[in-house]
Amino acid sequence: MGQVEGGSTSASWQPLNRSRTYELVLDQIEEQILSGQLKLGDRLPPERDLAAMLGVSRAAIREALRVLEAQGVLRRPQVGTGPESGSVIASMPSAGLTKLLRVHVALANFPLTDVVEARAILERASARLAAAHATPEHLTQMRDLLARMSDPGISREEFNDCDTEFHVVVAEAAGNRLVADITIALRNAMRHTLLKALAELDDFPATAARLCAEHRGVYEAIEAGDAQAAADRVEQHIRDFYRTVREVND
Amino acid sequence: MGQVEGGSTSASWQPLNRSRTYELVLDQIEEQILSGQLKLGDRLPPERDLAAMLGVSRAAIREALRVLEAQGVLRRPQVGTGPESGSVIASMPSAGLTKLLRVHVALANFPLTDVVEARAILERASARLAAAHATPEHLTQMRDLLARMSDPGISREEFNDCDTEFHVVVAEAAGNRLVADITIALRNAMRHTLLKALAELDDFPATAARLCAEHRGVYEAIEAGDAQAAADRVEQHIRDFYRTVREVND
DNA sequence: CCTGTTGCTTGGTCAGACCAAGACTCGGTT
DNA sequence: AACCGAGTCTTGGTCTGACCAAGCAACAGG
Repeated sequence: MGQVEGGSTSASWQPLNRSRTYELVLDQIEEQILSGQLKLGDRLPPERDLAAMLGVSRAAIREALRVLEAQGVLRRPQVGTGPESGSVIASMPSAGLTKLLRVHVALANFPLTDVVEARAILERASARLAAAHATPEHLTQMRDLLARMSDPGISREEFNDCDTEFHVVVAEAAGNRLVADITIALRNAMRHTLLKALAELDDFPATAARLCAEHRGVYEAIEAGDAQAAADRVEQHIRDFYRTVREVND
Repeated sequence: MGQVEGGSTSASWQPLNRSRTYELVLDQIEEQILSGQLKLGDRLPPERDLAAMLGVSRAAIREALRVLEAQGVLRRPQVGTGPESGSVIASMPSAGLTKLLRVHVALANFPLTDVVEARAILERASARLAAAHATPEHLTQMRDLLARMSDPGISREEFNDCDTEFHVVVAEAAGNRLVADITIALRNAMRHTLLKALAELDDFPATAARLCAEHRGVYEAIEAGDAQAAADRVEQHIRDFYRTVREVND
């Protein structure tokens, strides 16, 4: 980052490392995507053909395809012949984002406070937009999730998943796919941390009830179209939640 | 996304596709990172040893390592023996993020308006925080970039790179690594689009002068510690800029 | 016409080989 | 004893060729 990439952001050229074959393959495929020659749903040629066309080994092709797969750009539905065989250009950005953020959070490159701050920023904005744009379907989804979270017998894991899903629905109601995907990825990246914190809570039912009430407050503000209240409440909720998490972890 | 992963966010299990060897390798390595056994700067065993330890072929190991490399988790400084040989756990989240976002933006999963909105949200918050936390070093960097952008003979490419760098410095001045990296990635992902737009401008010097003035306004607000003005000006600047881009592209 | 078998396509995986770059070792030279 | 150079070892980079399993397709037999 700062030390490694900071300089290259403006005007330092790549140190000409580009020798690895798989990177050249990757570049070619990405170029086709960038230029629009490869669109969503298109099928890539078979690995063997691709290898022959580019004059490299299948291993090099496979390494490039793995990367695209990890980025959520490629899907491998099945092997063999048929219309659904081979590699297909897909679109699963949040899957790739989630994996990437999770490992980097684990590496402690992104301290918890940064993640909290980022969530507060993004979800504040989402809540504000959701108050203006939420459809009845979104509101129904939120109500369903609230109902499930209110069940006293709910497990911690299911509670956490409903919590996540609620925030995702808010982000989707805001109508911005990118922000929603980043929100999903951030929340998923924290899943283990949060579950561990929930597991160590002394009084889970009380905390669950509190979180539930906070969610309900957010929902009511969105339903009422009160953007300011929705934004304030969701930010407060996120900061409160992580205060609890920190207390447990210390 | 919605259709593919939406359901899996809460309570749908993976369809048990997990059979590919390289995914198992990936899981093992990620688990070691998640559990803290592998930390930043640690070296991985040689590929051949890893293959022997896990009982798989070297190809499988290599595919897993490629993925980690693309995520910015692994660095391959050099081959051969010596203290710097082999794969090293690194930390270049924005590199991985940039590649991921760029290709997904190209696939039109993220429309331009979503990216603009996301940038407005994030950079508004960054500017606000920067007004409170910016160090003299950050301010000096911003001044230098402003000076370079004000040069009438500057090329469009260099202008764009300075523009990007300015926004990155603001994000870094805000003190949130994660938000800064997402900002960098978003800006880098748009690099080609923006350059194309700049190239087609009828009156580049006039636009450059206007953008320069807007940047200066942001800088002055941050230097003065005026969080509200900094936030408003940066948001206005981003929205103005993309209005210009859209006009050119249509 | 229906059905079962056979073969082809395609990704998944492995084994083994060679190369290049850089570090290490060790003996010969000054 | 200090220095230097050739050979060796390690390690990633790459390729070749092979086999497997799954599924479609075409053909042959009833």
